[in-house]
Amino acid sequence: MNGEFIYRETETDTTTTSSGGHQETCPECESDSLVADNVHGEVVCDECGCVVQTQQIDTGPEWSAYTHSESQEKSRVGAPLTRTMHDRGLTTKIDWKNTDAHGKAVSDRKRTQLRRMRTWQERIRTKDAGERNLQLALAEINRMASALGVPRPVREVASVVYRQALDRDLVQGRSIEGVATSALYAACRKENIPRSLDEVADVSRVERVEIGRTYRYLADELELEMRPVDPRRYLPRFCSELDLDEAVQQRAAAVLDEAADAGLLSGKSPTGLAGAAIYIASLDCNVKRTQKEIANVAQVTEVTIRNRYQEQLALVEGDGA
DNA sequence: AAATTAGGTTACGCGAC
DNA sequence: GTCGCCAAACCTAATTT
Repeated sequence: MNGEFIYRETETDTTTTSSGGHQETCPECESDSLVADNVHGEVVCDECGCVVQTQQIDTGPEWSAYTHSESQEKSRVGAPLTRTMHDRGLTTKIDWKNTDAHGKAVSDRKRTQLRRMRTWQERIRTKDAGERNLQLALAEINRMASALGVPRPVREVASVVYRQALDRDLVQGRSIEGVATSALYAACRKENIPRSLDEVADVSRVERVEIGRTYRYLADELELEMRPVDPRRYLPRFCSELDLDEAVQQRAAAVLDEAADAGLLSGKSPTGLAGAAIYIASLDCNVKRTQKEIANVAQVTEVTIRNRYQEQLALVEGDGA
């Protein structure tokens, strides 16, 4: 039995008292529908509303858990776990044979009962497998998110994406880590806290190409509707890494705006575009950084910076700035 | 440092099977 | 589903300005 179930009846929940309690019927109306209110510590009669017993002990946990992993972490009860078994020894198996412990055939009534039990047991077991899978993935997502320094909301989104993938059986045949990484990458883009595929790959245990593949697959199947990253999103981070002030950043954003109007952004790597814009801006503002320096933080080559830079420069000069 | 050039690599979309 | 191919973007590396 999983300890979780015990805690489901706390907080605002009201549940009927167990038969082991002191009082089973209401002294006023003789009704037996007594209800324990664990929040207020009272036992009340559901029929007439009178309070039968006060100072009830709240048998629920003194902590609150909002997620599955949290409750796993905080709970101090439950069966001992072992990682050596695929289900950590928690679930029950029900044999398929319709015989009792002595090998005798069982009655029809028992047979249907057994069938129902098997069905539900299977449902519970597989659901649990999903939960375990999820826990692994979430741990991995958290680790990578920390390494990348992305804020909490991104992790939340990544978790949601992963859950969806799990629900729709998209993880089958793929590594948990691969899907987890892809979910995180997708979450970054969705939340507009862009990290390039390379950066994500650096903190992942999965190859870059697989992340890309899985990501596309997820985006497709889950209809995540991902649009290309706006290069402007990279400006704050890059500028800060290059020790450039706000003015340069604004100038770079203006350059990118123009480039966007001219339809220059399509198909190019956003980091390269951002880098080139920063290069132009740094020249404009007399705080020049070399192409090499910029190429470094943007994680593209100088050549790419150069190419984008030439394109964008033609624009900016073109309208006589 | 920046520009130019050449040649290699990669992921992507597409159609054929 | 995957195989083969193509075109575009990028990369590496060498050379010149």
